[in-house]
Amino acid sequence: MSSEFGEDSQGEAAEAGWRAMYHLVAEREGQRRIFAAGEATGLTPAVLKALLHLTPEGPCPMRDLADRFRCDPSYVTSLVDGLEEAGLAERRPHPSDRRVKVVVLTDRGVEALAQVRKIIDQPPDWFGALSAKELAQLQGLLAKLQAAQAEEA
Amino acid sequence: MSSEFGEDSQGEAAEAGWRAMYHLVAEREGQRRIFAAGEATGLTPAVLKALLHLTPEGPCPMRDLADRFRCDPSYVTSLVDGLEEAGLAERRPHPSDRRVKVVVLTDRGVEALAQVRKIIDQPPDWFGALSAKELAQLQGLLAKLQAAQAEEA
DNA sequence: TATTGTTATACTCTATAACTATA
DNA sequence: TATAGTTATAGAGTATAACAATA
Repeated sequence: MSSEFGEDSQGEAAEAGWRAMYHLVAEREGQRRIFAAGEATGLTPAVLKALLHLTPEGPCPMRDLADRFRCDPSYVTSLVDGLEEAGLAERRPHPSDRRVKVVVLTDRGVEALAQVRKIIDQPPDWFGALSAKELAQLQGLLAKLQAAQAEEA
Repeated sequence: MSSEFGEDSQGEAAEAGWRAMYHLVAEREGQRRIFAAGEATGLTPAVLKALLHLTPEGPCPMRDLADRFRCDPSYVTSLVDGLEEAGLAERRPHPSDRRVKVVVLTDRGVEALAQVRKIIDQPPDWFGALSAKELAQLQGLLAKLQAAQAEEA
C-alpha cells in the first residue's frame, strides 16, 4: 500500500501502471491458470496453493506456512494432511526443536510442483503483441520493481 | 494460455515478463488489498468480489455475473442476496424478458465500490523505484498488452 | 509460562440437483 | 423444449477454542 505518492503526475502514472498490471494478471488470467492447474493435477485449489508455497529444497516448518498464508495453524494441519494424502509431501521432526514439524516435498511432490509451475508460468497469448525489444524493456522495468519489492521486506 | 511461443528467446522473454508480473501482483499484493478492502468495508471477500464486477452504470443480468465468475447461477443468487442485505445493490425485472433479473448498484453501492477501488488501485510503495520516464514506458507497454487482451475476447 | 501442532467444532464459500416461471 | 433464477442440500475452505507436548 502506498503512502509516498501524492496527487502529482508521477503518482498518477504509478497508479495507472499498477492498475493495468493488476487487471492483466488478477482479473482473468490468474484464476484461469489455477483452474487449469487443478484440472491437470486433480488437486484442490487450496492444496495447490499450499504446494506453490513449498520449495523443492527447503524443509519448511508448518508455522512458517501459516505465516506466509496468514491463516490459522489449524488450517495448515488440514492443508498438509491434503498434501500427504496426495503423496506430495511429508511431515518430519525438526532436528533441534521437537515441538516443530517440518514439511518436505516428496519426489512426486517436486514433480507435481514443476507441472503446476509450468502451467502458471506460461505467458498468455497476448504477450505476442510485444516485440522482442519491447519484451526486453518490460523485463527490465519489472526487474526493478521486483528488486524494490524484495528490499521492502 | 499460450500456444504461440516455442523455445525461442522471444518466448522465454515473454515467460520471464509474465512470471514477473504474476509474482508482483498475485503472490502478495493482491490478497493484501482484498484483505484491506474487506476490513475497510466490513464486506466478506465473496461479496467484495461480486461488487467489483458490477459497474455504476450498467444493470447486469444475473446470468452474466455467473458467466464472468465462472460459477454456478445458484451462487450468484447468494452473492446478490449478500449485496442486497448490505444495501449495495437491488434486483430489478428485465424490461423485455421476464425470466431475467438485473442487478443495479444503489447509491451506497456506488460509494462502496469507489472506496474499494481506491484501496485496490493504490500502487504499492515499490512503484517508487521507477522514474517518471520509466513509468511512462511501463504504461505504454502495459497498454499494448491490454489492447491485445481485449482483442482476444 | 509461551509456543507448536492437533482435534473438535462451526461458519463461510461454492457446487449439484430439483423446482418454478417465462420464453 | 430451453433458459433464468431460486431453494435445499451437501461439500470444500477456513477460523476459533480447547488441548497435548515441548521449550
